[in-house]
Amino acid sequence: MATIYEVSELAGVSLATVSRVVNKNARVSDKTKAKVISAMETLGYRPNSIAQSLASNRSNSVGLLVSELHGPFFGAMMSGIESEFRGAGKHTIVAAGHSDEQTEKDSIEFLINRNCDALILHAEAVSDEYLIQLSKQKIPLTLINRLVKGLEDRCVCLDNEQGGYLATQSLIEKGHTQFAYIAGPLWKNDAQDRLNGHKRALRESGLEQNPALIYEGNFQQDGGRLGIETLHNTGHAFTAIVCGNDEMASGALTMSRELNIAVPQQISVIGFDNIIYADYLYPKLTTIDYPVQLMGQMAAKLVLNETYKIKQNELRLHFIPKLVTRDSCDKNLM
Amino acid sequence: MATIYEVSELAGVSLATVSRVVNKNARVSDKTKAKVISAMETLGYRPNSIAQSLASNRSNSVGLLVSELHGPFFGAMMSGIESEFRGAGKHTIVAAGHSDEQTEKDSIEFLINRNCDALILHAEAVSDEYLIQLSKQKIPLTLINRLVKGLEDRCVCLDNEQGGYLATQSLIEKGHTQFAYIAGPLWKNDAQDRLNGHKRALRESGLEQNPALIYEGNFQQDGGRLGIETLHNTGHAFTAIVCGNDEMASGALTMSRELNIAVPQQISVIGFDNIIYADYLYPKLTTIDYPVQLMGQMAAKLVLNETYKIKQNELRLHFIPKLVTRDSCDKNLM
DNA sequence: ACTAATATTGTAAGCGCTTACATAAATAAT
DNA sequence: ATTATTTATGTAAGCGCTTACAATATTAGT
Repeated sequence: MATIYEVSELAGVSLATVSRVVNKNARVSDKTKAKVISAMETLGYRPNSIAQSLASNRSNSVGLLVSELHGPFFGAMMSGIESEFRGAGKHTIVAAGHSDEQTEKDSIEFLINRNCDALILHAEAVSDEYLIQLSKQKIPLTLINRLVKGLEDRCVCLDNEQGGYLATQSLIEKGHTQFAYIAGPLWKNDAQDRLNGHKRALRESGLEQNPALIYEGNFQQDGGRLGIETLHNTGHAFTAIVCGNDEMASGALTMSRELNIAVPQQISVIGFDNIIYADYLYPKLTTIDYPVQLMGQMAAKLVLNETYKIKQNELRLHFIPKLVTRDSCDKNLM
Repeated sequence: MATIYEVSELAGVSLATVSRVVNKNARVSDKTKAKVISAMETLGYRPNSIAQSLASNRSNSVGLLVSELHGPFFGAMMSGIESEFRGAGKHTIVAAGHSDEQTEKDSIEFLINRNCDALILHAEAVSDEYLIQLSKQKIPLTLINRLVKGLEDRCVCLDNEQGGYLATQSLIEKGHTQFAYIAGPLWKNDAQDRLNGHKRALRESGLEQNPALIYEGNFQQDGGRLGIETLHNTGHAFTAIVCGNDEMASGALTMSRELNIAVPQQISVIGFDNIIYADYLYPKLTTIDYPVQLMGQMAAKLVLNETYKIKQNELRLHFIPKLVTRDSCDKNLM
């Protein structure tokens, strides 16, 4: 692989000049520029990005921490981020945190050691203090789906509380009064916020919240299955079930079928996230839209704008949850 | 951030010695080692991996090309790969190829320029010649889900033809004789292979293949929907439908329901891949297992073994498709 | 104790590039 | 034409690390 030195020799100019035409960051006369470009072409020259990074203290890569690499939610998020960065010639280095504090910290350190120019984090398990501490180091941070006090301008998020409220409210409007709730792990902010929104909706409508009808699941399909089973076995009546996310909702749908509970005729089920296959389920899942791909893009744009000084328009930090009506909630109970 | 130089000063040794204890690749007396380690700790020293890469001509990162970052198939694949590399302290740099020849080439070049030590490619659109050419350069290649002649020992793959055969055969055994097929894009090797397996199964059982009952879809849900609709409209009778992958199968399931075709009572549907949510669908999808996460892991192990000389046991290149029986195929038609 | 062999450490030359600064060439101002 | 500006190019010092090779210290052999 040809080096910048060989190019400079062939073109009959200095290293610095070649570097200038490569980086387009200083004036070079058209004549020399042409010579250099031609030399680069005949040698098939490609700058060594490691060397560039070392010399410029810029790695042109950004670290991305997600909880898991699989799953529809993170898939969409990564997709949004990677495409945005690719377009700008930046690299994405991913690491999984597995919702575990130590693993998240390890991953972050791993990314920092790799000299990432910026970090985009979907961090669930580390504390706010840790993140605030981290933000004081020189590496710029962007958080997704987490609002940390003091770091508000670095957080791309959706109002989960409002989403939870919206989901429940939409069912109240249809006449439901007896609710069950399958929550995500309540130590996770988003799971807690969604539940809080649910409770607020009930409160505002003067409905009673039965603590026995709250099940804490794991945000995965089997959590939904177990949830329905458990709630059903309590013997308490309910006509609507609000799920902390779509994956649990899909489990709820499956288990309802196994228990011969008709959805939406006997109970209505609503999810959260609007993951790609919400539409494949039977019945098609009514849910709250979480525009995670767009939010990933936005986080990437934020980084491009601030770290790489590539001006972006239409930056946005806050996203609004929206109801997506499909077939899993009955039309009118009254 | 402290440099190796500062560590060497504090420890009262040379740069080289510090480097030796960091890399554990040369003997250092216990006494000096202790001094160095203590100095590293008090300074909070972390080696700059960019500098390490430049000096050692090793980036400790491997490039991963996938078609998309989202979707259950690639999610599982990335998951397998990343976890394997993380455990070995290697970085994964991902790029999406979007099943487009030019994009795939761009992505590969992008990864090479980043000085990846090895490449793991799920390349669909580039030609065999291109890959063979690439394999002659110094960067080691591993291919997933593609068997290229001459590169057999670099290919981690599943016998798609056999899988297609197996799917169809399982239905023939149940007594089906009239088949429709919803294929993936036939320019893709795996889609073509699966279809070939299907045809072979028919041939071996002396069943006739009706070309009108082959629909070429896009490997996505709407492909399955359109497929069913189109096939249904041909007016030709069929009692079983074999799908090129699970996503299309899920679309087929949905559309069948909309057309009031009962699955599996009126037609049996079988998929391919056994993606995570095959089990969430209604009816639960019978399919062919594609152990893509394991295969990703295996590709990673191959790289660890050969590029990084970290010995691995249980290396395996070939994987066997297996039938996963659920509810979308009828038990016995006869 | 003295040499040979071996184990440990140090020296210094890069890896391929960027960039402050110095120099030279071209242009403008007088 | 002469000096002041501006523009284009070159020089060389790193960026933080690895690694031949050289030098020194230690141990073994006799």
